[in-house]
This record gives sequence, C-alpha cells and structure tokens, in this order.
Amino acid sequence: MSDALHDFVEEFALVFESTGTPRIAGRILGWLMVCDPPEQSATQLAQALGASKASISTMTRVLAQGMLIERVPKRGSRQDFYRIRPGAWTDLTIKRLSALSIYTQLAEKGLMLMKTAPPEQRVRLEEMRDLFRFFELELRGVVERLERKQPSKTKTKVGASI
Amino acid sequence: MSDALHDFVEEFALVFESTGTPRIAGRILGWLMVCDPPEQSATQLAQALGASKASISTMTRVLAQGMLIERVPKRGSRQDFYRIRPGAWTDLTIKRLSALSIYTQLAEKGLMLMKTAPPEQRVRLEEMRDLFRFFELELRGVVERLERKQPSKTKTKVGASI
DNA sequence: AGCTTTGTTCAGTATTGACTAAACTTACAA
DNA sequence: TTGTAAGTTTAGTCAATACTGAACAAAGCT
Repeated sequence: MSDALHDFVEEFALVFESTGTPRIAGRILGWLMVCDPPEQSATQLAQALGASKASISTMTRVLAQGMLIERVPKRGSRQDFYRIRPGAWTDLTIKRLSALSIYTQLAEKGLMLMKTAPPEQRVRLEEMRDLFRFFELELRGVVERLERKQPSKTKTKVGASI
Repeated sequence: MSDALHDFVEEFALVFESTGTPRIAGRILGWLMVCDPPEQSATQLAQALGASKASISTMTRVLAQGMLIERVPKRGSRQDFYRIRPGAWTDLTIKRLSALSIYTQLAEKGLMLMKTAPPEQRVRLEEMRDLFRFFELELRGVVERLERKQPSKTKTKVGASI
C-alpha cells in the first residue's frame, strides 16, 4: 500500500471518526474504496491497515450490520471477503438526513409540555418545529429526484444502525 | 423546573450528544428553548441544570462561538445573560448539511491518486463523488427555498465551528 | 487423528475527554 | 479598603471506549 494511499485512507478514517464511528471502521471503509481487488479478506484488511484481527472482526460486523459493506462469498476459499456494498453511500446519507426528523419530534414533544404556556414562550419551539418539518418535506423531494437519477441504487433499508 | 421539563431537557441533551457535543451543551440548549424567561444568567443555568459554574462557563463560550446562543446585555446587571440565538437552528442545520461536501472532496482526492488506475478500480469513488455532488446541488435549492420562506433568518455565517 | 489457517470472544490496557472543585480575577457596593 | 457576587482558568478525577493479545472455536487438509 503506497504512502499516498495510506494517507488517503487515514484522512477518510478521520472524517468518518468525526461522525462517531471508531477510527478503524473508517480505515476499513476507506481502504475498501480504493483497494485492488475491491474484495478483501479479513486477514488482508488486518495486514493492510496494521490492525488486530480482533478489531477487524468486530468492525466488519458493525459495518455489515450498518449495510455499508457486505460479505462476498468466494468459491473454494473459507476466508471471509468483504467489499463496499453498492449503494452504501446513498443509503447512509439518506439515513442520516432522515435522522433530522428527530428534531421535529423533539420540538413537538416540548410544545406538548408547554401547551398552556403563553405564545411568546412557545415561539422558540414552534420555529424549530417548522424548520425541521420543512427539511423533512424537502428531503422527500431530494430522494425522489435521486431515485429518478439512479433507479436501482436507492433502496433505503430501515433498521440498520450506522 | 418541573419533572417533565427536566426530562425534556435531558432528552434534548442526549440527542445533541449523539452528534458529538458534550451533554451539558445540549442541556443548556434544551433549557434555553423552554425556560421562562428566555434569557438566563450563567448562575441560573448552573442552578437549573445542576452543573458546575465551570462547565457553564466553558460551554456557553463554545455555544456562543458556534452561534447557537448569544450573550444578551442587561441594563443594571453585571451578570451574563444568554439566550437561543434567533436563526440558530437554521444556521446549524445548513452548516451541517454543507459539511457533506467534505465527502465530495474526499472522493475527488482519492480519484486524483488513482488517476492511472483502470476504470473498474475507479467506479467506487466516482459513484461516491457523483452522489455527493448531487447532494451539494440539491442543498443549494433547499437553501434558496428556505430563504424565500423566512427572508430574515438565513444568513449562514462561515467560520463558526459547531 | 493431528496440523494449519482463519475468525471470534473476552479480559485487560490505555487513552481520551467530560466534568468538577478550588483558586484566581474582575467589578461593583458599602 | 474590605466584602460580595459573578465568571474564568486550571489541575485533577472519573468514566467510557477503542484497541489489542491471547485463548478459544471451527473447518478444511494431510
């Protein structure tokens, strides 16, 4: 693995780390974005990234649960091979954007509690709620346009947790 | 501070914590969204949230730098009063969405490194780049429509770091 | 059966960072 | 000047957690 590529993977990992995932998960993702061949065994990953088998094992599991990577079977080998799941970025980003709706819910919950409060007390939460409702609405449009652009790739699954 | 309100503030803080900010920052924000009156002194915050003056001091500074709250001067008192900055949520969310462009840049940087690689090696990064370019473009539309909706509130400053 | 390769689990380490207490500063008031 | 009320800074504690090493498990090969 070349030095420049190593730096790229590291930067990738740092960006990813800033969103809450452990650094090794980001390294795996970054590496799987550029490696040759695109499928890599756990052992290869551990070697390329200088990480322990233990880390690779747990992180591949997490990433696979989060639908970012997938196990790919390989005839004649009992190693586990992993690769970036097609559509991973689309799904991940839409999932994260959808998560904004939690702020709508928060504002609504707060307004319930302040039912009897005078209007000037409520405006703060009302503005917040309206804003995030707007974003929710806009997101629907974005997803629709994206689906029109790449018919196969957008299949936002629910339940995955990254 | 009522029990239900206390729970709300705590939930608010937890949601916020999941995006990387320390819990007390979320508590301050949540409290400032519902408190009466909407301006609160550092001492009041410390008391209402059961936090140390030290935490309040550092966190109000961070939140103020991040343009989420603002100091409001009060005639005849030398206490510092804070309140939610109008437009805070709008600016914060747009800032976070704009931050997605870092992924475009990541993909582009990777493609630079893989200039000479065969196309089938590059598709992974190309798809990623195209996707985030699409999101960047869409975001511009969203911001535009938002500005039309609330002319005064969207003035996305740069440089603030939350 | 024994050996080797691969991956998983678990206990322990080490680092990060949120939070506080206490000392320090500033500013007003009597 | 002394006292009080507010906020800031700093040093230190505590908890969370990422990561590893080593023991373990499974699965093929000879």
